[in-house]
Amino acid sequence: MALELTNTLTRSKEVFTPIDPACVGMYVCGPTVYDTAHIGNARPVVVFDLLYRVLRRLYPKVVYVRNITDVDDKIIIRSKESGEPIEALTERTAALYHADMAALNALAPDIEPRATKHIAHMIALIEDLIAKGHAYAAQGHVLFSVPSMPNYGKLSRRSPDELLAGARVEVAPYKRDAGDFVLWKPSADDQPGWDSPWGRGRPGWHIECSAMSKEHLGPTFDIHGGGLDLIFPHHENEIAQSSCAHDGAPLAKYWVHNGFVTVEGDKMSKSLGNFFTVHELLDDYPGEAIRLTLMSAHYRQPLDFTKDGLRQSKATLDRWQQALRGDPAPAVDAPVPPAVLAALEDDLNTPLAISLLHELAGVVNKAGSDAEKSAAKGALKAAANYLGLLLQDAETWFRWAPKGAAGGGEDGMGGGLTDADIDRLIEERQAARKGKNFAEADRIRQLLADAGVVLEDGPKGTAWKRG
RNA sequence: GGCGCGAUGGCAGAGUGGUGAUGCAGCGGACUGCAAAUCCGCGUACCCGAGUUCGAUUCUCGGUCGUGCCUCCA
Repeated sequence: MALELTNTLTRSKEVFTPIDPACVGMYVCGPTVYDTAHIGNARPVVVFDLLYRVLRRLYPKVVYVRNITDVDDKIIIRSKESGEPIEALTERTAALYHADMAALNALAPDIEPRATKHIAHMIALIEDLIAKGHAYAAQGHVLFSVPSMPNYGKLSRRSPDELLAGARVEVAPYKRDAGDFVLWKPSADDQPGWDSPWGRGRPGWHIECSAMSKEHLGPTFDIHGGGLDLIFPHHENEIAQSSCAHDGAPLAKYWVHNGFVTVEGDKMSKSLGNFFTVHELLDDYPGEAIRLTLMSAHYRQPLDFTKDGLRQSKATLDRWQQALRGDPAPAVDAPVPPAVLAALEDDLNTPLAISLLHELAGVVNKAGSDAEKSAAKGALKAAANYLGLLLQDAETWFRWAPKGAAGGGEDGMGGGLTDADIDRLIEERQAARKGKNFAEADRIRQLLADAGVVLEDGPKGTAWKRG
């Protein structure tokens, strides 16, 4: 079965045909590093990580580029507010971003270009646009001339006239046309800036992605991804810049956009105080639970992120790990079941893939012979691993405890019990059970339950888990 | 005002022109010293109206409700 993707350009699901099957290129808009990544930032990371995994399976080489925007007015403002130097702020935020996304089992992109390392490319691109009559300099700014591009608005399906009707921002006096957008702007002495033919300044946001994608993937590449909100103006402007600079060559063949995340039914906003950062969620939930939650709805649908949903995802992963736990071990090198491959290749249908994982877990639990069970476990593990899930072995998984639980026990979740404490109590309980002292056995079990440890008596002894 | 998206059982959430999504929750049973885990069984769910059709939750049109974007927010 072939990969199909919903292309925003055509608003329809299309069979993916690479420009060069020997090497597929994908560009995804990455973070502006001024603040900790929140759950909404994490969704495209997980979505395009899945697409990356699918592509890597289907094609011998995939180049996944995700930029880091480290020059931006939000960064300048944040630095001024906090007093932290810009470079320290961007380095610290980028490092945190990497750690958080790795915790979600997102593979690192092949190339992660930084805007500040591509200023020369941006300047060259802007000069090219000026030479071709698509941009003009005015009062230290350089602006893209929207009327110079006949197809402007094709991706977002808006005409420049319509855009003006809804414009909420006053038109700067140096703009020839109200829709024109900034490619380069002057920097004050206390703002980061680079020398350019138009004086000391810094790039506009859109030109950064055009320059970086060209540098690493060429003028035209296969897939460009990002959040739904980027369709206009960011991606529209990227298309305008790149295709005008490259004599009309399209920027990307397929445009893929993920839907937004709401929190407990509301749009995320700082004023509502419903802003979950990935970092703080990782204190209370394993990264995989966050990942699975983000996969629980189709990527183009809005996703309502709730604590209850997170708990359910954790419970689901527990169920799958439970199936994998114990003997016999999963068969090694088991293939990913074709139905799971097909679900992902059908426009990344992760909810369907998850339902298939549930069924695979059921097959494991119902397996009669050891050989059958081992094979079924192998299939479940292979499928889950393909989706970036169940990467830990079951014993490690069930020993996971929320932050602050293991040592302190102040919130009750770990009860301050170490693994050794737990093993000792289980032994004491086993002794009591052997002596038919069930009152004592139940007392110990309750003690452990109060500490967040659940016991499971089996034919081969007692297993335990936190949760 | 413009451009989109959505409406599926208590909840989450796929999908399909005619048969079961799946999970959670709930009920009953098996297993267990009791539990837990697991297994088995149990649900006349497809917003409203019209149309197309032998047949529509699925296609078309209209309506209602909800929701996103409209110059730098993933």
